[in-house]
Amino acid sequence: MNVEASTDTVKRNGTTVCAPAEPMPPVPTDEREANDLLARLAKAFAHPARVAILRMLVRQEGCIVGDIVDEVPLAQSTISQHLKQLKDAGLIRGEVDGPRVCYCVEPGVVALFKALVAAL
Amino acid sequence: MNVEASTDTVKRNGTTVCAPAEPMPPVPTDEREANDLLARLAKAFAHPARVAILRMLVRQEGCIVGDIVDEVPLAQSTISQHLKQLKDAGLIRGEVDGPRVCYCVEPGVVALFKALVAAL
DNA sequence: AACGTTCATCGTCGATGTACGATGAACGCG
DNA sequence: CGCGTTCATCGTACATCGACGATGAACGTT
Repeated sequence: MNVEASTDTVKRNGTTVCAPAEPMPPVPTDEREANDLLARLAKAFAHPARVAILRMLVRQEGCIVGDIVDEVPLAQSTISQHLKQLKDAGLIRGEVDGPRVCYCVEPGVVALFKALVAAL
Repeated sequence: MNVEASTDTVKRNGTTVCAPAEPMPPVPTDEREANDLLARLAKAFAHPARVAILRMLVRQEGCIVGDIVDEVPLAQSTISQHLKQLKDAGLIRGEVDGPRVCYCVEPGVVALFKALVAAL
C-alpha cells in the first residue's frame, strides 16, 4: 500500500510542530572553549547530507524522518546516523509523534554557531 | 645558536607579510554545490587546533609555522598536517620566506564561509 | 662544501566517520 | 492479538582523521 492515502501531494509531516525553542546559549568568553564549541558544531556541518538535512528542517520548521529519506539519496539507517550526530551536537531535537519522529531545528544553537563564525 | 639574535622578545614573523588577498568567491546558486562547499569548509573548522591556528592567522595577519608550533601544544608534524588541511580547503595560503614559510588567511574564503553560514 | 634551521612528507597506529543491510522496538490499525 | 509502518540500533567493511617520530628537502650561514 502506498503512502498516498488522503491527498496526492502529501507531505508526511502534516501538522506536526515543535515545542517552543530554547534561547541562544551564551558565546563562551574563554577562547579555548569557544574553539572547542565551534569545532564541535562545525563538525556537525562537515557532511553535505547533514547540511541538506538541516536546511530542510530550517525551511519547513519541523520534519518527519521519512521526508528526509525521500529527499536525501542515502539509506534510512545512514540518515538516522546523521540525525543522531546533529542531535548530539545540539542542533536539532527529535519529538516522538506516534510511530514517527519529528525533528526540529534548535534555533538558538544555530544562532550560536552563526555568532561564533561571524566572530572569526 | 638561538633564534634570539636581534631582539629579546622576538616574534619570528618579523616583517613577513602576505601577497594581496583574492576577492571573495561567489556563493553558489545551486543548493547542492552550496552544501558541498559549506561542508568542505566546515570540515576544515572541525578541529579545535585548526580553529586556533586560523584565529592566530586572522589576528596577526601572517604567521610563521614556528610561532604556531610554539602556541599550539601539538607536534610540529601534526601542525603541518592541520595547516595542509586548511590550505586544501582554501582558507589559508603559504608563502616561502627563505627557510621558513609564512601562512596567511585567505580573507575572501573566510568571508565566503561566513556568508554560507549566515545564510543558513 | 658542511652544517643548522625550518618545515613538509612518510610510515604507523588507534580512533572515528560513512555507508549499508539486518534486526529490533514502539506505535496505530484492523 | 497480529500486522504493517516508522524509525533506531547493531554489526560490518572500508576510508579518513589525528597523533607521533623519523626522515627528507630547501635554504642561509659559516
